[in-house]
Amino acid sequence: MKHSHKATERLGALGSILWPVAIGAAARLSGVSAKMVRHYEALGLLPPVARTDGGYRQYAQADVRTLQFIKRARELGFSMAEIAELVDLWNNRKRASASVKRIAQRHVDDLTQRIEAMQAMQRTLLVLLEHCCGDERPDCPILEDLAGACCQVA
Amino acid sequence: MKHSHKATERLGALGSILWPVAIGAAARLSGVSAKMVRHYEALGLLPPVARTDGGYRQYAQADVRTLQFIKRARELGFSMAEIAELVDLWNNRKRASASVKRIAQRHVDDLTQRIEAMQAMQRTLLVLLEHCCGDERPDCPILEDLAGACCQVA
DNA sequence: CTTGACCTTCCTATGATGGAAAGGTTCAGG
DNA sequence: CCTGAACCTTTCCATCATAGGAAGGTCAAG
Repeated sequence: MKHSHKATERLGALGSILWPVAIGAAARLSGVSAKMVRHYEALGLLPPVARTDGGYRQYAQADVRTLQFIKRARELGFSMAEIAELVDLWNNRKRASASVKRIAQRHVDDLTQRIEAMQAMQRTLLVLLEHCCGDERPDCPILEDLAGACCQVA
Repeated sequence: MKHSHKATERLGALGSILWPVAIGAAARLSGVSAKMVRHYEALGLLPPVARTDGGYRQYAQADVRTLQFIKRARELGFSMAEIAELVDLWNNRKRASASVKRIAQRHVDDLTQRIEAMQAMQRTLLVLLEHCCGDERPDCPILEDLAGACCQVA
């Protein structure tokens, strides 16, 4: 029954935990690796946390919530720079939701561009795949396209 | 009229050029930066080219064609590792087109996965954007989502 | 006090690309 | 033949988010 709190960690319910916790527990609770927790701190995304006499980092509940925030933002594809802005806005009660919306809109536009670029690649590749019989003969329209889509010179 | 050959470089017609050429010309002819030409050589994608007494690289027409091949493959999103395989197959007359097709199919599958992941992010973000009024008030469903999609504890 | 789990910092790598520094080569014009 | 500009060489560093390892220190249960 020892370590029973570890069993309930990660359940999303941050109650019934002895705060503060060390980096490993904070990592488990947030779903972020300990490695990245330190990295986020170095980036200034997370305020420098308290330390024990031995130098161990000590995370309070608010820190773990910030980590969860960062994790969710990463899952939505925001860059670290964007997340830094979002965390600042999140911590700023005087924020304008327009600021948040602008960041999100920029990110969506970025995603749109990247998706379109990849879809263009995919369309081309699918056409080439259709025309490649894929047997043991060497002739291959895929290689022919790569070797010079336009003007095959000598 | 000097350097008149430079004017016709990049026209795709590789005739009427004095071979071999230096790395700058090879770069212009292939659309690959000189930087990356050296990098591709270091990766073994390009066979080590001839050198002048002074150490300058000398590119033959076939080398430039390989560079164009690599460039086109990059435009279609293939990784350097995949391109290495493709170049090998291209240079191998005993290849089976099935090998080429397999690589291309794997790449398409990879693209599909990545596109779907990005579209999932986009769908979520678009819903959040819809619900954010984007004015000067601080309340923002985007931040609320990031702060804990499921169970907002205390 | 020992042991094992945990933590610390620092260094390295990924993949494709760009940038800069410090120095050597080539070649056309004088 | 010499000079200067354009070009080339290698080497190191940076990007972005993430992961791995090494060497060593700390914590807590037994």
